[in-house]
Amino acid sequence: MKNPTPPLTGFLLERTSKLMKRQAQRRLKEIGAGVTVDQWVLLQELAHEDGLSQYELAERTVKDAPTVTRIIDLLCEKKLLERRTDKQDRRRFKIFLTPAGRRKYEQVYPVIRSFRESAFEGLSANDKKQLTQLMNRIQENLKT
Amino acid sequence: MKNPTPPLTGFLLERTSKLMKRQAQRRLKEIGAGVTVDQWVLLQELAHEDGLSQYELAERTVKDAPTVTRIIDLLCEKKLLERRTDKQDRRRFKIFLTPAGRRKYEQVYPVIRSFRESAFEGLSANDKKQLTQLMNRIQENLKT
DNA sequence: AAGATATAATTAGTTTACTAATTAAAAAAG
DNA sequence: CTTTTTTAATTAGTAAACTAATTATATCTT
Repeated sequence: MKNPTPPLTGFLLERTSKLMKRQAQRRLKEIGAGVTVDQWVLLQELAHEDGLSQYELAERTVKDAPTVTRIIDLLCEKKLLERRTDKQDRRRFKIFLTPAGRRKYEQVYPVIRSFRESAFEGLSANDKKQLTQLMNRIQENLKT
Repeated sequence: MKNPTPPLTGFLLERTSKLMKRQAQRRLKEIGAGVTVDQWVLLQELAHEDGLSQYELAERTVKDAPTVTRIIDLLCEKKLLERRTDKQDRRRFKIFLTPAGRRKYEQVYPVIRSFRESAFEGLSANDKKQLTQLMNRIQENLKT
C-alpha cells in the first residue's frame, strides 16, 4: 500500500526550483533589496536588453501577460522602470530601466550570483553542461 | 552592452519547471480533471501515504502551511479529502483521501504519467539518473 | 476603403506563495 | 503544579500565475 519512495520524477524539478526560489527570496529580503525574485528577473532581462515590449518580456521570463503588466506596474511605482509608448506601434510599450533601476540591478546581482554559486556548489563544469542540455531537451519536448 | 546569451543558469531550472507546470495544468484542464496541479500533488502524496498531518504535507510538497490549509479546504469542499482530528495530538489533523478522492487520483494519474513521459522523452535511463542526482545535490546545497 | 482578423496590453476573478500575527494545544522548565 | 516555550493550524495581507474577456491598434482580405 505504502510506497517506500514515491515516484516524484515529475515533481523533482518543481521541488528543486521552488526551494531555489524560496531561498533566493529570503536572501533578497535579508539584504533589504526591496524587490521580489520575480521582479528581479524582469530587471535582469532588461539589464541585458533594454526597450523590450511587455509581450517579449513575458516570453522570455515564462510569465503571462497580466502578470507582466502587474510586475511592471509595481516596478514603475518604485521608479525602477519606465514605460515609453512605441512610436511605430501604438499598442505597445517599450520598457526601460531607469538609472535607479540599473543601480538596483548592479546592487542585487552579486547577491544572486553568489546564491547561485552556493546552490550549484560541487557541480563540475560537465555537470552544469549536462544540466543545461537536459533542461533544454525537456523544454524542447514541451514545445511540441 | 547587449549580451548575446544572458547567463540564465539560475533561471534555467525555474523556466523548465514553470513550462512543465503550465503544460500539465492545461492537460488537466483538457480532461476536465476538476483539480489544479497543486491540488493534484496533494492527492498524489496522500495516495502514497494516507493520514499525514498538514505540516507533513507541507514539508513533502514544499508548500507553506497557509497554502496547504487552503488547498485542503478546497479539496474537502470537493469531497476528495477529509480532515480527522488526531486523538493523540489535538492540534493536528490527519488528512485522508475519500473514496472519491482515490478514484480521482486513479483517474488522473495516467494522464500525468503520460505527460511526464512526453516531457522526458529522449532521456536515457542514465540521463534520468543523472538528473535525479543533480537535483538532489542542489537540494542538499540549499539546506545548509 | 471597409470589414474581418490578429495582436498588445489591461481588467477581473480564482488559486497559490510568502510573511507576520493569532489561537489552541502540547512539551519543557521552574 | 504553574509558567514558559514550542508546535500545528489558521487568518490577514501582498505578490504572482492562470483563464477569460475587453479595449485599442495593426494587419489582412476583399
